[in-house]
Amino acid sequence: MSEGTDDLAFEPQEEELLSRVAWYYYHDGLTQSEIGERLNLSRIKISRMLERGRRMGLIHVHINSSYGGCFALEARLQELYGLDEARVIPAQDGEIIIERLAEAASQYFMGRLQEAEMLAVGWGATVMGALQRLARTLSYRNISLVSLTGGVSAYIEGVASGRTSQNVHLIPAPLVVSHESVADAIKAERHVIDVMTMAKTANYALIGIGAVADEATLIGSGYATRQQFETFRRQGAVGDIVGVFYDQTGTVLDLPFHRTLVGLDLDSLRQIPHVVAAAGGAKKVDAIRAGAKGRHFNVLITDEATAQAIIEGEPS
Amino acid sequence: MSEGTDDLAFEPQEEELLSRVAWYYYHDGLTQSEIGERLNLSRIKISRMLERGRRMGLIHVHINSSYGGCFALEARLQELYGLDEARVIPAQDGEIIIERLAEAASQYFMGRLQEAEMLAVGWGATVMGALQRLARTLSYRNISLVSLTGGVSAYIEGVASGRTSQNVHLIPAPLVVSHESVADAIKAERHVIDVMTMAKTANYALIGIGAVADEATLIGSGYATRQQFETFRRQGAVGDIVGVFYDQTGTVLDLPFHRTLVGLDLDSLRQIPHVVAAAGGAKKVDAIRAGAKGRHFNVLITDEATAQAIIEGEPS
DNA sequence: TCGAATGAAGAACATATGATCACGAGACGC
DNA sequence: GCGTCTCGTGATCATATGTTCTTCATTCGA
Repeated sequence: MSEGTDDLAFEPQEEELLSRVAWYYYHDGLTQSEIGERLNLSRIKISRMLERGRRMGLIHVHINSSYGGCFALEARLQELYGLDEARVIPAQDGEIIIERLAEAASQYFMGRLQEAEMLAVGWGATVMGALQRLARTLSYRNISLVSLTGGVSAYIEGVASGRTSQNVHLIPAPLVVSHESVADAIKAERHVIDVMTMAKTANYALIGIGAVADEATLIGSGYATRQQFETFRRQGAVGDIVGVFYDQTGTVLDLPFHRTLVGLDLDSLRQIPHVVAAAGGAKKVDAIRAGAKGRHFNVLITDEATAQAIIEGEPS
Repeated sequence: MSEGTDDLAFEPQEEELLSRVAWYYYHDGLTQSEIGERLNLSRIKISRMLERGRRMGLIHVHINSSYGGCFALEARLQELYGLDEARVIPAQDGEIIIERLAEAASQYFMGRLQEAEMLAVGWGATVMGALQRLARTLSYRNISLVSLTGGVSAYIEGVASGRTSQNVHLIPAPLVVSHESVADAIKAERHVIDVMTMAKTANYALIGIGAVADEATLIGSGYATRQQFETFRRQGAVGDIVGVFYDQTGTVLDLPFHRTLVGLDLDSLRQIPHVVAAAGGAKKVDAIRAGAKGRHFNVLITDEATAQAIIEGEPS
């Protein structure tokens, strides 16, 4: 699915040319052939440059509406769970929901993040996708990234694509360790404390929501086992946020697993003024609903079908 | 030229549909026909909706680059005049520069303005064009507009297109009055003071730059006469910002005309943290250069040819 | 030094898109 | 009631765009 990230960035020279082409094309309404003539390049080349520009995020189409598209659902979600904001993107049957959510999330942040702000991020495919799309914006606006949990490798994908490297702060620890005592020791480390403190001061956080399902990223990346998940499920877990599991009402469970996590807990997370959750898919409906009930986030980005399902399951 | 602003806004219902279509088209990469099938609309209709969406600014293509396109020129301008930022958009011979500058300016602000901020604006075609394009962004982000000068009608065009009306504060006075004493009296009025105070507290200002040429908006709209301009020119005026004329070095001239203006003076303007000037065209080269020298603004948005000319005239 | 592999570039084609035209429905004045 | 006018709609066609295939050059390894 992921068509690879290709080259990470352009030569500044290429970027200049590309900007110019994009400007001619999108703002001046010249055709690709006209641009080609003007710049002495073949039409084909222009076409390819534009495609590249779009894929790399240099050219970005913004839909300038307060909502992604589904007004009624958004209003309902906000009302039900006291969210500051909800974004519901139009349905698209059987499609790559993650990519679309990532797009929506990146769009959300493009409109909010300001110069030199700090963005705390969790992990998960959606979050990483959003970060990739945001890469240029982040570097131009001088945004610092900080991870909410340990587990460096889980973040690499989202972080690598920019030359933002100077401003990325990852908690230098695994996401889960073998024993509570180890977690405690790590959390007492100076470098770890520093980053976690930084994360707590962020103005925005972007998180995913995990379902308690076998396809969960947590299992896929080896941080947890199916057996553990089975246990969690028996104890009432319906979802997790940054590795912390909660039940149907959004109440955090008391699991030994949690004590072996390195990362912010949900109470600390809630201190961040704007916690944006991006998640969707049939499997995650319960997890999202419960997370919303528990007020673990205040902005939700999801898709039409999921929003519908969340709301429908409500009267229970 | 101005193809009319058509309807000002959509029905919320139409907007929802349009957002959806735009999302399918631009983010999901469906073809217009596919969208048509899915929504039971003719392909043609989708095509027209998209066009409408683009024209109305619901769909906006953002070129996500720190510069509009001409890196070298931007760097040079910044360096020469100590600007915080310069944006130079690619040349386009003999074209509607104003529209393009307006586009660039709106893009600039879309990336900066944040929720509930206040934007102070001057007048001029470029500024009004930018405001029109920004209309939706302004209303969604709850941006307040405040005028930097009197002359209500000059602002209407830029302000009318949004339903932002609740947040627009215009100085309730003419731009120029017949006599200094009248200006003083007006400037002592409570309502006028209120708005001007508001303007001074804005974080961003968007201004145009006027040339001392017969086509100037000031003359066109009857606020000044050719004779006056001739006089100004003789006294060394090369340009004006919000009606205040300055000479080649950017020093404000001591003209009786200034004392009949109702609006902020350039020293007050300079107190605004981010003063963005958008202007271009052969006639305005000297005016822009001098304005930059006088540090009357700290962000400049112009076009390639003008930037070139500004820089070339420099060694003098 | 040769050959294979990779990537850029263009040609030809298929498809998507937007422009123009023609039609029909309602609005309005007569 | 009738003509006329405007607006929205769909049909047709020219054009713009993207895709696929082929060619060519360049790089890397043997």
